[in-house]
Amino acid sequence: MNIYDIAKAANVSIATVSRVINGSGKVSPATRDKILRIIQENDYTPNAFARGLGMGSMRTVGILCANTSDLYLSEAVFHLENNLRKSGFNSLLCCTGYDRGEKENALRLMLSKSVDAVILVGSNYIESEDSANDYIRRAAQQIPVFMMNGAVKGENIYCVTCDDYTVSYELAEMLLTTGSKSILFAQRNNSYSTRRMIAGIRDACAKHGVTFSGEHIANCEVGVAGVIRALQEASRRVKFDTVMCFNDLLAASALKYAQQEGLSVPSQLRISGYDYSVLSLITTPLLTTVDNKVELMSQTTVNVLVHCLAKDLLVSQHTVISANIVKGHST
Amino acid sequence: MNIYDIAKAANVSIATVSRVINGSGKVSPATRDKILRIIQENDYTPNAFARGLGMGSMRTVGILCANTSDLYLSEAVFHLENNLRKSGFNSLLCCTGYDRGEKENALRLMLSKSVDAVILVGSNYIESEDSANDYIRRAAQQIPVFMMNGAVKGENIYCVTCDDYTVSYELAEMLLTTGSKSILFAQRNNSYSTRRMIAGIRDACAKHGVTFSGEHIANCEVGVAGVIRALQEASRRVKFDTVMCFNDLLAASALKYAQQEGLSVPSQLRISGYDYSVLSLITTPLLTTVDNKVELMSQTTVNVLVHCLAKDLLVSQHTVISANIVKGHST
DNA sequence: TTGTAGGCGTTATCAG
DNA sequence: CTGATAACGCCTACAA
Repeated sequence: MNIYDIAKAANVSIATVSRVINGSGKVSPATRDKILRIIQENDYTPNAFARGLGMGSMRTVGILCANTSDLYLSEAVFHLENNLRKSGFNSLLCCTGYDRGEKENALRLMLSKSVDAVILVGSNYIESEDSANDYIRRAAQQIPVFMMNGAVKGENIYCVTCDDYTVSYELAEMLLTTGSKSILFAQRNNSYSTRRMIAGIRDACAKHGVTFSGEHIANCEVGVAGVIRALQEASRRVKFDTVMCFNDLLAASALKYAQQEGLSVPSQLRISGYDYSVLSLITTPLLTTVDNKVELMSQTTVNVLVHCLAKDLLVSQHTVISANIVKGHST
Repeated sequence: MNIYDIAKAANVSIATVSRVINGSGKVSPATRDKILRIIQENDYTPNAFARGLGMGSMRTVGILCANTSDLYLSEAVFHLENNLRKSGFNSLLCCTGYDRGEKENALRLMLSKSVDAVILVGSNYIESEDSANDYIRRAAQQIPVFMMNGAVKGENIYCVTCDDYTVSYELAEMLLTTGSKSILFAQRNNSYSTRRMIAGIRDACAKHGVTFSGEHIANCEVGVAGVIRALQEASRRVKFDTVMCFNDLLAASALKYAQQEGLSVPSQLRISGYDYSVLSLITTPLLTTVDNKVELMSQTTVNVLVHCLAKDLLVSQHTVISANIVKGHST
């Protein structure tokens, strides 16, 4: 069943049918109704590929994220997809993992699917040496690239980030002015956000005359055990009474560490998380965490994307959204 | 840059270029190399839409799930996407929410995108009155429909489910034979899995002469507070020393309830979860939960899909995977 | 081994 | 207001 069949049944040309389908051009009410009825009866749907071919777009955007089973990323994907769909875009998902090569492959794959744009979700798409981000710039030569929670400068690249620096600074300062003497930062792997957070903590510590060096950063492997191990190692290296974590999962794991070591939280060890995820609501004590506004960021990203694809000229290349500290009982 | 440009640059016809691209037919090594080189130089990629048009497929499958920010679903989506990609399929994601109408819309939308198949992830796509599932059967007239964690009988519908009944029976029995006198089941909303789990618990209770009626089912609203409220209400209605939960999030919330009511777990209240999610690893005490093999189920679903689309005749319409009890310290 | 030509289903541009 | 017709870019018989 194609447009020719409909046209034949309605005794009109395919052009008229096309006009009715797309609401473009003038069609007499009589023929319009007739065509609509016939379309209904045969429940005909225009062929998406043919449409894509003709118009050069299927209104699809590629969403790349490292891992949808990450709490933060999965929520981001949820909101992105919802907002995109509201704006008439489909979402082609690709979970790339954290490996550099895989990420590049995935991006290339997306491009070959002729998506209208890609969204890189999460701070893992950005390497610290800027030249390593050229693969993103190269992609941006073909289609607009949007980044959520990561920033790279370049033509046709649009970024929405959270002000990790400031909120981390504030959180560290809050901790330092309420009793913390030494802060350890627990991270999983180096990412754009991580670097911003560390910078915030470093500056807050500097201001308060507290040492914060590379020693004060714990690299945790996957799993609760990995976190515990990393903290144990760190404790042999430096003294700390506070652990600021890259996300709530690390913080929840840090609580386990405290428990295992017999340290009471927050009196002997203070712990903070990040992301304001469901985890922060079910631990005991409740986690002090940071609400980095996933939903708002997702929505903003889609807004920018929609405007950009509509050839609006007023689109900001970098939008920064500020985050809030959420006080729990772990600090 | 299209196939004509490449052909011209290589002094061959488009047919030859096409053959090289698809590795079909015989092409002399010399011309093949030349074409390959030119393709490289111009980094040309075949137009996906044109290809789709000609072949009637873009090798894309639609993944429908209620909400990717659900722990279980997000992990399922992750594994599904990965396995699909390995088999050369792209994933078009659609988070439908839990509303019936929205789910139907989303399914229709997917069909209109000419996906090769759809996967309905999670047990929320199935209504208890079977006729309400006709929308799935209707979709299956156009393309194969795969369900993960839900089952509906019908032509062209393939289901992979977890044996929720048996494992729930076993878990309930284990609890009843180790001290539990009365079980409460905490659920969020009625779904396929829920019904299977309840059946298992009901039968185990019956076997052990323990009452388990509608009274013993608590419907929890969203959020920790919602769970606590539901359990409080239930406690006014019936006596229970054990709460079996539909998933780990409910179980973690139930722990909060116990804490708030001053009930120690497991001595005064025993709590079990479901899904073996990261939550079960970070609560205190660790949750007793059920490993329902998300990864294996996802992989199996994709396997069935691939075989089915390859027109293999030996594909089971319903695959059941068994689950394991994971003992924690909450029971 | 290579080339020609028709078909896939739309949209859009012209005439009428 | 409506119709004919040319793109859109690729695949694949069928010919050579």
